[in-house]
Amino acid sequence: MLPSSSPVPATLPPESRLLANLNPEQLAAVTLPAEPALILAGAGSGKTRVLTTRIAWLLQTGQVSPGGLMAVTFTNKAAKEMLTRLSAMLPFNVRGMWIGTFHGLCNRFLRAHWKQANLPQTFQILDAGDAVSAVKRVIRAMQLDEERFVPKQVAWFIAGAKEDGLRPKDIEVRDAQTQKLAEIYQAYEDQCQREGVVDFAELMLRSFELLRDDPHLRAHYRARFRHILVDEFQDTNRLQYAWLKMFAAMPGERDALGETATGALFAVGDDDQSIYAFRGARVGNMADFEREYRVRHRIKLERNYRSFGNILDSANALIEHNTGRLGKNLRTEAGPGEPVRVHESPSDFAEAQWVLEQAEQLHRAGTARAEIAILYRSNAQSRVLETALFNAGVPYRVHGGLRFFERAEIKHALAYLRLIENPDDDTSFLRVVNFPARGIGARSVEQLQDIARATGRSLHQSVGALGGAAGTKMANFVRLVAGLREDTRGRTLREIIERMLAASGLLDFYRAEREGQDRVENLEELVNAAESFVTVEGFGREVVALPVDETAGLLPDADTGEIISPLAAFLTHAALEAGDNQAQAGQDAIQMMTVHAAKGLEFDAVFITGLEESLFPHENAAAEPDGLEEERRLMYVAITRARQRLHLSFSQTRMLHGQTRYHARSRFLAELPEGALKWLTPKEGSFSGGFSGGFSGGFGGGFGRGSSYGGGHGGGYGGSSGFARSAAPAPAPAPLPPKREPDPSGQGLRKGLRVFHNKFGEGVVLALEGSGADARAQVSFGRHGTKWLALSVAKLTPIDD
DNA sequence: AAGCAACCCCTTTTT
DNA sequence: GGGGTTGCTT
Repeated sequence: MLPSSSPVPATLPPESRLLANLNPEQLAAVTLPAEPALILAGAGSGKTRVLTTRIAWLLQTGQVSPGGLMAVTFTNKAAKEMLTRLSAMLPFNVRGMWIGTFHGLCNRFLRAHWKQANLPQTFQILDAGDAVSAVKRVIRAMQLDEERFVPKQVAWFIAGAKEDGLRPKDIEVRDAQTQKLAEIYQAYEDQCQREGVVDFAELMLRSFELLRDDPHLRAHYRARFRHILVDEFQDTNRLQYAWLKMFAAMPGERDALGETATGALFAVGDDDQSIYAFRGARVGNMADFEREYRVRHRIKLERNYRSFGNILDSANALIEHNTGRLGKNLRTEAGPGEPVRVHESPSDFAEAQWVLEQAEQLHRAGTARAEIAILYRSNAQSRVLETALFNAGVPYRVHGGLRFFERAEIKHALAYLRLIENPDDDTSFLRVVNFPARGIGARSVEQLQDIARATGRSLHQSVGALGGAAGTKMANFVRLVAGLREDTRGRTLREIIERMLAASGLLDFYRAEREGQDRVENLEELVNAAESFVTVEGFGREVVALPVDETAGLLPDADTGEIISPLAAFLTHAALEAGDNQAQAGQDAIQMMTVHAAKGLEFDAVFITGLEESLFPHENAAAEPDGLEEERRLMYVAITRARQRLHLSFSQTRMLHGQTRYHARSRFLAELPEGALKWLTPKEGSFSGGFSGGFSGGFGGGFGRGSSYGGGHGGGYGGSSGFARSAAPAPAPAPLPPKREPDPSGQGLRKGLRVFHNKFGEGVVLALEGSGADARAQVSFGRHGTKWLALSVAKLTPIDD
């Protein structure tokens, strides 16, 4: 038995309205037959629109039911965006659909098949930081040198191996070092298994292996998902592509149910925007896909609705310098627009000052600050820029850095919650066993770990064997967690968290701390997050735009139909979506971020700073041709973020690692078309030859030397501003989803009825909610407790009294 | 257990 | 240069 699909809705918008305003290429892509297809979607070409419209069109024309398609993205944001747009296009709840991130969908899959995947039902997800601490524990337990086996690097190695589909036994042992690494990997795997936790890569690998090794399960899913749509396909790694292959049969492939129709894998991507090779992404997957699936439909989306001509000309000319491209050229009907402005500064400090002044000038001329982005290659560059903005009192927002669920106080709180769910989660146990301080020293913890190691049990299970005063304190801690578990059973998420915060002493601890105000506020924010989570989650409520992974946790178990607890769902959410990083979101502030972080975003005005050799392209990447090409793609991504105005900036000197460094201007500047540029400082600058001579005279003097240099088109302000934006595709007006009458009596159930469940035995129906595929019943089973069951899966037989 | 000095790193990193 | 962590000292 498997999760079933939702019914097809009664009313849909007419096909003509769905397809209106698509350009010919977009239309062709949207209406392709159910066959493998590769869409080369240039920056700003309406990629998301094609994806969502295709989904809507497939549903509208009855080619597929909502449960029969899957759409995969990389980020929660992209998945959310897709769901939001879809719910505006379709008159029904998109919630049950398999639309989400790779990891979110894997989680959903493993929650439904936890037994077959050899996982505990309450398995927890380790984020990157958790994984490093877990690796560290393994290395210590093996008494290895942490200098030689740096936990972070080992964690990277393990993740890399998993993303290549390799288990410890598959690691090719070339030397003593890899031998040991494979051993650590094995021990780490054992530890995770023992503790009931999985890391990000494990989510993927475990679900891939389950499908690979179970032909019937694979056949089931292949028969179910008639259409599989993938966003940002150029960023997929080996494992992700292999995972997709499990869901979409290749031409001529047979499976347990006989010959399968070739899976309609609809891949959307842009090889020119592949910027994650360093993390294992494999652009080659695009070519492999075309070959292996004998792709007959390849469509290029080259019409750009975002940027003016000069900006696109720059992007096109730059990327021409790369080899082995699939070939694509962006074009626009928006006219050339403003020239791309290039500026040289004597120092990074002066550069920051210039950017600040230009940005503020734009703001005074009417551009919202939130529509101005300052981009840089590496995070270290943000500080001098931040300082300039801060001193000028200009509001700004730095993207990246610590995110909500990664904050220490939040991780502590989550650790308590995870222990409530799964006491064997040793990572969480160690995090909070002595936090807030309970007089449990490091030595006692080590003793406990020794016992646990010797007996092969979790720390929590080993506490009883620890004697002495330390043993008593530990036992108190275990009792605290157990008490919380008892105390919070059946309570709302809000109550659970509030009780935990009080009973654990976390809140008191931070209240007493001098600098703890922010942390207290964050903990309060956690309660709020839980509250809104529940509201969105709320059984039976209409939901229009729904955060993706939040649905995942509530999928019913494949065997019993049991729905996991809101707490478990919340913990999954916390692990899979780290949350945003800034409280000041919403304010009109200048946006600052790395180029990587800017991918997928767009702004009226963009500043690309630090365009210097060894910075951008970065010195570590420039050595290899592949590295240089990726840097160039990175520059391409940066350029194509701009709608109306683009500023390129570089500096003669820069403080780096505590030293003043002198860099030549980036080679990328020379790869841009002269006609699209306007040099605000002399193109052949007085310092371009190096850093000798009248260097000091350059400070300050090089400033505001006016715009009379260079030349090309002037172009004038105003007039055309806003054009690019209004020409961009807008989502169709949102028809409100019709309210559906709850019909929970699908199985002839009613409140108070006594029922029988194959696994849980006799029970009494306490409540009924939702309808159709969403219908749920709350049943009290006595010995097995009270459970929410999905009626589409759970078999409940009424018992006559 | 807290506070401070010493030490280390320093590209990007969606999940 | 600076931020974060570690470990030593009180």
